[in-house]
Amino acid sequence: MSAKKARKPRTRKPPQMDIHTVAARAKVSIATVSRTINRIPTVDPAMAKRVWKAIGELNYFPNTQARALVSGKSHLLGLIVSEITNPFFPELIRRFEECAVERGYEILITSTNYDSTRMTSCVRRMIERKADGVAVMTFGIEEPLLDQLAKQKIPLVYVDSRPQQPAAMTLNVDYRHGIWQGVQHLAVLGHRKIAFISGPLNLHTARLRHQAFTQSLQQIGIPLNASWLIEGDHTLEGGMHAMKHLLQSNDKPTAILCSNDMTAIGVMHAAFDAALRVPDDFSVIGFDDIHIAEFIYPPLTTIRMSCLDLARGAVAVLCPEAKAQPPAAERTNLMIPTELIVRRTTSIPRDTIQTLKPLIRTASSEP
Amino acid sequence: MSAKKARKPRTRKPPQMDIHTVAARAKVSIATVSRTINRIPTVDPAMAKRVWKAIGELNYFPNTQARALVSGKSHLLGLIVSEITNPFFPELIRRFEECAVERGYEILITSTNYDSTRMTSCVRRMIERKADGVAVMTFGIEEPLLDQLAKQKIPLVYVDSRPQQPAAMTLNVDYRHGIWQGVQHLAVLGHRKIAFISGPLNLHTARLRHQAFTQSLQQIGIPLNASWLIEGDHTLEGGMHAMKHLLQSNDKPTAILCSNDMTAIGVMHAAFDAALRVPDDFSVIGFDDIHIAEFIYPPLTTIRMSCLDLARGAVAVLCPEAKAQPPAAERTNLMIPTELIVRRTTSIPRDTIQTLKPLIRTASSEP
DNA sequence: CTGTTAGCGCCTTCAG
DNA sequence: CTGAAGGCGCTAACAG
Repeated sequence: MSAKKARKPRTRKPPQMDIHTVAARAKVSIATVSRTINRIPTVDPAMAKRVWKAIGELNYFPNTQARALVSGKSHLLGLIVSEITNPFFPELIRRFEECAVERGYEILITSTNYDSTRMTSCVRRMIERKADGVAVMTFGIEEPLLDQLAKQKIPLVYVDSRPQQPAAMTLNVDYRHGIWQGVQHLAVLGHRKIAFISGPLNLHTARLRHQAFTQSLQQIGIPLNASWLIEGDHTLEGGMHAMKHLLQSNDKPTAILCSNDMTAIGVMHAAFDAALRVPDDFSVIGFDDIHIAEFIYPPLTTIRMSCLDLARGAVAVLCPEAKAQPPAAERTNLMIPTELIVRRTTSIPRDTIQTLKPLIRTASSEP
Repeated sequence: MSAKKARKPRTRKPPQMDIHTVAARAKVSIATVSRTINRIPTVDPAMAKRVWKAIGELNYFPNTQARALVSGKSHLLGLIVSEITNPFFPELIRRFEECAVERGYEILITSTNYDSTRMTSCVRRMIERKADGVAVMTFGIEEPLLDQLAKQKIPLVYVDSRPQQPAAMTLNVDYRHGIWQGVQHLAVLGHRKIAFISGPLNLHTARLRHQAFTQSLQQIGIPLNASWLIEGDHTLEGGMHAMKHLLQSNDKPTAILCSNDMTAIGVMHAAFDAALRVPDDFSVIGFDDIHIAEFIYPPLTTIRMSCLDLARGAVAVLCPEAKAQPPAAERTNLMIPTELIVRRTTSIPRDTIQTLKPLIRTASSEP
């Protein structure tokens, strides 16, 4: 072999930019370049400096694919969401990305769009790209797919634990508390006729919210009217549709609790379409507290779920390097708090005003 | 070498799931497995069937990293956006992903958040992951970074061509037409005092919209009042702030054209805060036509920009396999159409009404 | 039409 | 503390 090249390029390739080029320019071996890049402390500072110089001059970027291949770690975190156009998810994604990038991870986003074929594809793509961990933030996914993921020994996090789940972390949202607060708030205002628009009930998460609602009613002692329990689909259009349905009824509710903000916005839109006013004619409460909720008209009363907590929790669980986690073992389940944010879509029901007005019973129940 | 294993695993590794395992189980060579997976037609159907069977039984998924490494194609398309929480971007991302997945590509999303450090990181990450192409859909990015990308010979697409650009495709949005339509619409209604809230003027795209506005005024023959040209930042909060500023002025406009929908929503919110009504007191027009624009109250008149066109254009340009493209050479520039969508935030200006009813000159303008 | 083999760019023992 | 060399899992020549 001649002096400088042990490698024997069979064909093609113009002078590739790789670790060898850098090594040659810095007059060190590729191993040293590798060590320098990986900040291994046992590298002679002088050499390191030469290497960094060469890297800068050559405009070299390490090839992540190759690193992943040899190290077995892709430094990719998967995130499967339901649909990216529901504003809650971008906010979640943003947080998730922040947390991930902070730890040197890239994120791979896929959305199921509630479509079975797409779900399969989402999972397959995660596996093929060898994600180091996957967060399933979709509000509903087919169970067998999760097994696929588990079978690949890819760390997983879910939102809301499901009946029989393989060994995977789960983040539990405290629906109970949030929805209870919402119902309580309405009850204090005087509402007794409260409707609930759920998500698709074949989704576990939607069922949890639904349960939380019925339980809250019971606890507070408000009778449940089955015809005020409407199944929505977490979309704005679904909310509109549900509201229209509600408006056709003879016995109308005075308040509507929605299982997410988009639904609530749809409800309000339908109300306006029918020349009704919120909150004068109907009180409305959402869920999620998406950014825009505060700025629509009227500003939406809603139950906030911290997507920063969600994101942080998920990433923490997924990244092995999560340092400073002494009590890691028992942290397999995390509770995400919720909180009622009172704005302008809730007020005393119209009936109550009429009833109470003679007594001048002021509405002192403003939180 | 002994009968079955030419490979000599130096150490570790429990029986990995790789192409060799599949080959062994299907009793063929790894080359055949590879060819089968890649659907190369010259494989004996019987063998192919055995291979697929083995793949299914073993739950095998090809390792994308390895394929990328050897083939030189990562099948990753980068998408750099400004901020994922502006609803326009999720809609764009969704389309982009659809188009990309359709062609067998994954997408890598990064957002700059208008932050210089993050921009650098976004570009670096694209290069390190060896994206096969990058779409820069950020409304503003530092030029040197684009050179970085170009230097790596990564195909690029931008939105709106910039002054001196390296060889890269650009998608041009037809701001002229859309904004002209908006101004024209207002003029026809009788508005002569039209304000414009731009994006950050250090961004090229923002400047284009700004220009389109001033030119439209000129064409239509409406005088320009510099104090009605406000610099916003494409956010809801920015819109609120700009509107508050406008409301303090003695000489108030009667209509406000915003350079995106989020700004318009902020403007409306500020108006409501000041007990003003849209469109009675002010007409408002947005830009983008995000999904929610139709459902807020009142529904927003806006200028639609097709993000499907944007996405499709970008992906088409970035994916080599884009078949059926005879006239590819001259398609280096694509015009994205815009369209005025009239809803409920625009009407006849109040002054006009007053003019028509001289006797009922109400003093209802107290912010 | 199938199998063998040489790398893709990098990390990582293992000798010096 | 540095350099040489063997793969990581896969594709793409090249032989058979």
